[in-house]
Amino acid sequence: MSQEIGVLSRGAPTLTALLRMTAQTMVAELVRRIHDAGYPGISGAHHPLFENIDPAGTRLTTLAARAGMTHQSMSELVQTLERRGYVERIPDPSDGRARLVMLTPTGRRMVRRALREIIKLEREWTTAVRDAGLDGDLKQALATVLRTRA
Amino acid sequence: MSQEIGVLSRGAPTLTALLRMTAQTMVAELVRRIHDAGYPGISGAHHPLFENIDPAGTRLTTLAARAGMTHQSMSELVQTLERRGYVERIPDPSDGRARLVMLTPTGRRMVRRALREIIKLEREWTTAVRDAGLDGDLKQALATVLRTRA
DNA sequence: CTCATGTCAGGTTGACTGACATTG
DNA sequence: CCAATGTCAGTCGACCTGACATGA
Repeated sequence: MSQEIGVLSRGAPTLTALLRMTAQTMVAELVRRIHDAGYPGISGAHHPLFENIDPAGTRLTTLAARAGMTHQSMSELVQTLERRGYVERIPDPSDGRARLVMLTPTGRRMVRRALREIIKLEREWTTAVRDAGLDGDLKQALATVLRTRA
Repeated sequence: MSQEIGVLSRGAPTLTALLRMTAQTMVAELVRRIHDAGYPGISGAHHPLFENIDPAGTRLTTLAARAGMTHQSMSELVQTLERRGYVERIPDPSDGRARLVMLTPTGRRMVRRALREIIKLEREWTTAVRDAGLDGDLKQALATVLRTRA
């Protein structure tokens, strides 16, 4: 129990830490709810795929480009989710090189459920943040700031 | 250019994604500024150490406990920063088993500089967020919400 | 003897780069 | 021949768990 605890921000987390922790807590809660709804083996890292896949199926390279990652990384993601039954890969009829990544029926149900939970979670947290003394549209404000600064 | 792009949130990033991206962008900017100030080899992952080290030196296990990580992980962090000249380990005079992790003079200068930059960055971003239509203390609000929900 | 401190070895996750076969 | 699509192999960063030597 020394007087001087820490050189930086002991007892007063930085803004970046708070932002990170908030996102982390929300994602953990979402993952928990999806799991409890009967969809195991889904983690936050899988979000980029579900966020970017089209109902009619999407090529690996397109998915990777949209998610801002390499196609090799996206490939690994697809493999994992294929093994777990959420997506499947079918040959692209219009291009012999390509295959289309598609949601399975289970995958589609899971995504629908996830969407509902995301909406609920965002509503809960937005309310909580407002109750904590923040007025305005948090989501919209962050989006605006990021657009101008990133 | 299909009509249906993505199943989830195409064109409307989720709140968690926005929070994560904001934190990421801020940290990247901080790391860039520290690097430009003449302190190479510092990344966001090193923050937990600088955030928790005492001016008089701190034991590995204490650092790990404060940062909420294993002492093995913290040990690796310390090793890296020792190699780069920001911290050093000296035997604890009061305990033969322990060694005190201390900032080197360079480390101290770097931390001081980082602190100034963090304050500047937070001011910049807080202003930007307010200009984007958010009223109130973002940092304080997030801290409050996290305390009640985490 | 037990507990605290720290090291060593190895594993996991989620990304990355490079080299390459196949097809358009 | 050149570009696009994907796979295979290897690397890396930042964590983790387990086993252990040493000193309080």
